[in-house]
Amino acid sequence: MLQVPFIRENKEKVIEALSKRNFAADEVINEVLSVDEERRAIQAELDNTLAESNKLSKEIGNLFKSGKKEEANELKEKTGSLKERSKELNEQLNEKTQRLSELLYNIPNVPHPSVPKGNSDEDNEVVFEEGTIPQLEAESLPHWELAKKYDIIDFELGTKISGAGFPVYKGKGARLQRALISYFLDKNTAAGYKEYQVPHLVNEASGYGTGQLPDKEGQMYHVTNDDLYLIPTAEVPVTNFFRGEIVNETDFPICCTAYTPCFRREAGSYGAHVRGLNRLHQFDKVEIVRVEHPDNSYNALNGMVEHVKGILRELKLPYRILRLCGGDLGFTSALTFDFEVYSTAQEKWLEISSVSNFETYQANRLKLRFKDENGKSQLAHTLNGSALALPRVLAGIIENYQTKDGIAIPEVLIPYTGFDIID
RNA sequence: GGAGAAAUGGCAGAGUGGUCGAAUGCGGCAGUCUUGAAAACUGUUGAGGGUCACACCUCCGGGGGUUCGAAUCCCUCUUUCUCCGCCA
Repeated sequence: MLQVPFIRENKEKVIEALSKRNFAADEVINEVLSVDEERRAIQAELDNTLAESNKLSKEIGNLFKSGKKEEANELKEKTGSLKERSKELNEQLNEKTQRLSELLYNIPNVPHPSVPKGNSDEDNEVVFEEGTIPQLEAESLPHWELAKKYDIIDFELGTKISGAGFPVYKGKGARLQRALISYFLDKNTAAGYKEYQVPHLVNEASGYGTGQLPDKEGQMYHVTNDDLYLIPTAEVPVTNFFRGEIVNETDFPICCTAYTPCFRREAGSYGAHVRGLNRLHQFDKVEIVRVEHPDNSYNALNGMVEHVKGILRELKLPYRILRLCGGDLGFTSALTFDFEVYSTAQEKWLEISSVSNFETYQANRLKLRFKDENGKSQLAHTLNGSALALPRVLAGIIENYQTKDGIAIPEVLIPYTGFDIID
């Protein structure tokens, strides 16, 4: 979340910047500032009240010690009203504090100056495009048809045991998926990201830490018996490693990668555009997460973009990079680049990676800080990106690599699959 | 799942009602010594709020309570350890 002192000092700029998201911040920002002011006034009075009663308590202690019992008892009576007052003030303080965080939790991150205005994904800005779109033969099929033809993904079977959006990968399909996971992890670790295996269920505090809660409450599967959430991305457990931590400046850059399944309820998004692998309740993803010095975070963001580019180049998939507009930008992100692979058979672009800088937004919730050269602690920057999301990469590969003889395997993957064609 | 023990600063570990934000050791930082380093010695070293800066306030796993006063007593939750049971 945003920091109150920052809002106080940059009020107009913050409102202006948030308007890029079509977020009318005027009212809520004013309330934040007034509630915070009230909060501080109450805090000051409470502090004074407590200071006074601390003083009295000490005096009483001394009086008892020196045997002046009566004087002590006299003083005791004086503490009653102070106690009452501080209780009152404490309640008021809690109220204000709670209101303040409620307000702050519901204000999205301030977009980076380079974020274009816009309402929807149609206003995203294409900043890069690479790779050649293959000329497919006339009878080329979308991946869900190919999946059936070669018996590599079984959507019906998944529906039977779980429901729609839970595919079963079979045979060479399962093997290709596993190959991709290994390949991605290898690429990431080679680039300096440390590999982790993490829990797939997280507690509420973790959900708040990275901003899934309360904003996307309905998007996560909630295991109510144990009050745990299935992770919608490895970002949640990995970034929360650092919740409440004060890291050393010399630890930067902190680079993590993890493969996990991701669970998303995707409530309300049904229809033709969710066919096949395009939108699932459970999918696999290899994620990269970085914790950075604020001065280096945009540099790091570029590095992550380059890293993902390198992977797509090796896979020889046609792709483009979009700079997300304000209207499409994630709640917690300051700047996001989406990667899309072109699916020739579907004649559309499929989002396969999203690389974002959250600046201090997550760090503030997480209380993730570092000691700067003056020994002062300040908030770090967090970033993350997919490298990569499996199903759509898989879809892109099988659609773009299809031939009349079968589906070819990208060369870099053959060492991982052990076969070079699905037929 | 049952029984018991525990949770204190970066770590280890004292502290059972006031003078405790907390002994001591290790680690970290700065200095003395040294050609340099090590050792030794000296000093320093938690976080948050608040202030121009002080003052002051809060924090000893979380929450609540008793008390003029709580790291210390009570309740509760969580976590860890030991034993038993079950089990991939």
